[in-house]
Amino acid sequence: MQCAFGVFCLNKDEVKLISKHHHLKRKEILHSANDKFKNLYAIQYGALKTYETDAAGNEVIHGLYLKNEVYGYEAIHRGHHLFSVEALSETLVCEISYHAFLELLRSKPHLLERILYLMSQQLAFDAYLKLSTAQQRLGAFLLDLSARLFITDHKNTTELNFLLPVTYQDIGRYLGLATETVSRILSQFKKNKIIAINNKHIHLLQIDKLKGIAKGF
Amino acid sequence: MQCAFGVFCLNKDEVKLISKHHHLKRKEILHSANDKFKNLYAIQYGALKTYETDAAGNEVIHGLYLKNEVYGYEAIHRGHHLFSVEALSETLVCEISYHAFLELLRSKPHLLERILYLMSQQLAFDAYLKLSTAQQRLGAFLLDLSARLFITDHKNTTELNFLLPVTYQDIGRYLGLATETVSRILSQFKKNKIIAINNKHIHLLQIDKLKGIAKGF
DNA sequence: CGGCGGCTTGAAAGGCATCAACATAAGTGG
DNA sequence: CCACTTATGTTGATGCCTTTCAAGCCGCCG
Repeated sequence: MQCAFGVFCLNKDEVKLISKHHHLKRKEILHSANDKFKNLYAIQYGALKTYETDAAGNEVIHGLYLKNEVYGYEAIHRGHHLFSVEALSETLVCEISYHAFLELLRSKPHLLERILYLMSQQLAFDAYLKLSTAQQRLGAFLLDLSARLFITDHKNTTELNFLLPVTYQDIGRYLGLATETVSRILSQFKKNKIIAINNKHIHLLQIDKLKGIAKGF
Repeated sequence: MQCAFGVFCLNKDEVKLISKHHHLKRKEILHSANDKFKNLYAIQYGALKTYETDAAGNEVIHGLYLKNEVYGYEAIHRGHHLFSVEALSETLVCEISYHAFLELLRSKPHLLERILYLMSQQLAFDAYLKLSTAQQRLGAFLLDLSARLFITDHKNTTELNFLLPVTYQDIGRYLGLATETVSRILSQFKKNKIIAINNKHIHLLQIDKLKGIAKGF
């Protein structure tokens, strides 16, 4: 069985890593904030969001995890999870005991580099959240999605065509924008023929222009 | 010699890890963006910032690294550094070859958990950058600094008293605020007796109120 | 002591949030 | 499978927070 760890699961005797599978429906919760950290989760298909609710009762999304990505590393140092995690669509995740994960890593040192690679990747992921304008962040967000979906899912996706795995509301909650702003700016991109949208289907028509927008031109 | 890796450097035969020391003066550069990734860096004293310059020529700070922290993980997956790195004050860093680092980790599996712990910590660090208002981000920033400096440096620091390692300009560039906004809000905190400032010396007078502000009350 | 970088304070402009009302899509139950 | 209900997306008007521009002050280093 293939999974987000790649090398991990291709090897027969390593499949025992996976202690359990979770089938989640949209809006179903994988675990809550403050739950004890015991497992990592590899997403087979679907997507997850981590979120918390602030003092005003507003949801703030801290991370998005897509097909073939791994969620859970950020809880290692606390021993418990910081956020709640919810499925954004029909989602299948493999549960991997952190304990078994450590064991395996010790017994197969060649996997170490792979794991450091994956964690390093996550450290750099949301760099674009620092961009200042709504246009920049949304542009960078689309490019990020496109790349992440393309890397791991060549079947239904190209670098230019993909299905939005999140609602505008969630995009807003992730990027720190109002839903209305997301809608307005996406409409504007559409009007300028930079992207095409119908329903959740996104087509990046002028990827260079989009990159320019993300960079602040 | 003690360093950010803790367990690493306390053990004599592991000191060979450190290939070199760098003495940096304020504004001196450790390496530039796109330089090849070869080493991790443990900060003995001082502080570093990672930054890039956007299309408009404005500097954007992506990370702040303080005394006893380790910088470099985020470049592992690319093979080259994403950002330039500059010293914020007189700074001493230990250079650790990533190659030697991997070797050591393989030969001393008990260090694995420690490293995963440290990397996990960094994944959670800048969660507060998502906060929406300037007050919230600045409040959270002060609390974060206070905690990070306190953990690793009980000598000149308490949880409530510390020296600002950065200029207001850099705070702004890190939090995504104009320098003037940083100044204004800090003045406001001061007027409300939530903090005291003289020069770079910060005193958190009402840490609970500050936590409240960070949470959005 | 002079000069420069860093900080402060005011006034004006702009981007985004908020509120509101509506349109459309999706999901549910009969 | 249709009718209803709820969730999601659209569009406009208003206000606020933060940026920007400008000018002056302060503290530090040579």
